[in-house]
Amino acid sequence: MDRPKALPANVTADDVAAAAGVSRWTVTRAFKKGASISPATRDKVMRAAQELGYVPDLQAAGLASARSNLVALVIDDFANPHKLIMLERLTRALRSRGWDTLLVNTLDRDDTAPALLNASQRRVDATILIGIQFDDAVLSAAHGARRFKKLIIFARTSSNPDTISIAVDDVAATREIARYVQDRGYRKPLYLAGPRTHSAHLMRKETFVEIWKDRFGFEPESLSVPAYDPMLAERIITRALETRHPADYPDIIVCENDALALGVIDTIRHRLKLRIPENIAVIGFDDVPQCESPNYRLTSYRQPMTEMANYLVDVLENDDDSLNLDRMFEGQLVVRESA
Amino acid sequence: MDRPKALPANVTADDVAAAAGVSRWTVTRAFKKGASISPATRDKVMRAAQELGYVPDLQAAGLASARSNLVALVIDDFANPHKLIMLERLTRALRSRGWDTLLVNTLDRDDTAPALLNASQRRVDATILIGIQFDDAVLSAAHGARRFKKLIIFARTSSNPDTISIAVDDVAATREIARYVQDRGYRKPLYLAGPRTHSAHLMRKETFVEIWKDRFGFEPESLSVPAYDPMLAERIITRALETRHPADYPDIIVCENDALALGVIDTIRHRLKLRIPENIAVIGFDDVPQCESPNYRLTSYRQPMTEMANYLVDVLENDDDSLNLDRMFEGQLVVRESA
DNA sequence: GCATTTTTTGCTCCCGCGTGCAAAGCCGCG
DNA sequence: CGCGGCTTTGCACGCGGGAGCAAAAAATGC
Repeated sequence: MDRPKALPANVTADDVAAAAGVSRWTVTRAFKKGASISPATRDKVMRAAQELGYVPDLQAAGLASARSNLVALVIDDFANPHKLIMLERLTRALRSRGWDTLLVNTLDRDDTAPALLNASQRRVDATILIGIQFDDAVLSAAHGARRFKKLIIFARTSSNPDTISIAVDDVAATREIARYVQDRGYRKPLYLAGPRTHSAHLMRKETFVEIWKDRFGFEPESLSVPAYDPMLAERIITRALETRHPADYPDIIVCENDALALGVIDTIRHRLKLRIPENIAVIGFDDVPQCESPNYRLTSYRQPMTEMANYLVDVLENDDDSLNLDRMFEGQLVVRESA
Repeated sequence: MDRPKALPANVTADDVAAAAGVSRWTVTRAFKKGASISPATRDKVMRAAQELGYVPDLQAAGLASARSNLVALVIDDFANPHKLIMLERLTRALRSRGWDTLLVNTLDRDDTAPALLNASQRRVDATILIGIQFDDAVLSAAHGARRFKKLIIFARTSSNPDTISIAVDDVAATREIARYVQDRGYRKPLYLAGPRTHSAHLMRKETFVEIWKDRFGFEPESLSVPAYDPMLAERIITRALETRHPADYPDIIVCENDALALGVIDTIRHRLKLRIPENIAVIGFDDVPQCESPNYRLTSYRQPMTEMANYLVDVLENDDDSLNLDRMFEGQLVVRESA
């Protein structure tokens, strides 16, 4: 099959209009569902468009109208395998409902604000911070940037009134985890948390500590890793436990997420030469695919990603500013052999 | 700190021009490096822009000019952890050099062509197929779509003359791997390949088989997994080996990539209850971060991702169509304990 | 000091399409 | 056949900015 004759250059709505014998605006209408146009003409137009290989130019459309059907996904941490899942679910939900995604990698710690500005230059309808480390300064910078219709914090709770937060209910989740830990008879938990540097970190650790204290009267031990990276978790846990007397080992390590938990499992098994869960049990959060592998069999808390992603698109399609669109989801604890 | 007074709505170049006392086009020039403008005026303009919070609208710029500085990244397989690395390196290289990235998830097997069309609607300057399964029909569909300046196949070789392929030299890499396997004394390799359905699959397996045959006079055993997914690799390997007599085990399993290799390691250890590398060794490809973990210690072939990503941006910035921009990179075998 | 270059600035036209409204077409009914 | 009411189609204007050339300003030479 040979190449379509030369380049048909750019076929525009005008060309289609000429071919179909209608005006350019009728062509526009044919492509816009819900527009006032007779079935007969729409048909005629579509046929002509097909013939010429015409598709509307979304850049131009975005420029002309108030919506671009484009969102920015701002992401800052590629060491966490859960990010891949989030990206998959989000891009799937978005694209299947007509939205395009701009992927913005914040290059380093101080790049969040420039990244947001960058996104705004593309007239995005919304900016989604996906599990990102941000602080209020960043948020307000974001809000200052022009054309920020919506700022959505995905998979992380935020109480900032200018943002929409779509996340799992961390308190409920942590409560469920704590109950499970207690019910299974663990009494010396170690909580391994992620970075605590920003104001917007997850509150899972704090919640866990509090629950435990309420119930048993003492604060469980806890550690924090400067990034959600299995390698770092390894280092921190090794350092904390290698010189410790076995009697002082925790009986379970509760991790803020799976990225940490996977590193912890490797450490327990290969550095400390201990067994899971017999010597030390491990519990994670996110239920990444690796949890299922025969190597990890990690007990973890699953977030309803698909549901959350779909709700996010609902939010995008909502135009009523007066509504509070924040929403918390319930996930479920998936029990496997690690705890 | 209070909100910037109301919304400054959209600050346009006209506003800045008025504020700076110059014409709109001078404002444009101030923002375009290499433009003919006196330092003094540029300064004046930039100050005014700063004041008003002006940033050029890239959509509008893209519409007006021939370039959009936007590329589409088309991706179809989120089960492979290497994808996350690629996304990171690519978005980093792109953004730091002024390019924005549209992330397009091909929703299913038949969605590649629609996905490409979708991308073309945003006037992208190039479309990058990142490790994707495609066939020539898809490529020609892509080429038929309007406004396809460049079609780049990243991390996969293609001989299609309409595309630019940026990848590691699979033949050289496979040769190096084969030599290593031979030198370490392995004599019963099993090659575990990925999907063979499309015309554009990796030729690593074929190369390996051929080399081995040349050298030893027999074709090594090989299997193929329908997708680069550790879980599937597990299933296939389990099925192939669980009923086999230990004497008939391969002494090494060479995998087309790490996604498969990780699954293979888990299988050997947890399903077959064997040791790595004593009973069966494993070798992968890509050198994903997990290779480094004490659990896997996977010997793997590292692709120079950063270099490749940077070269990709070079390609984007090149305007000379007459050049053949295909390029193959050399990686290196990273030896660890798995083989 | 004046003519000639060279640099800087302004401007016309256009990119491809959407909004909102006015004009045209269609229908039924008296 | 004519009229009101509804549906369908056409159009002026604008979205924000770029290319390329013409006009203005500054620099240079003698």
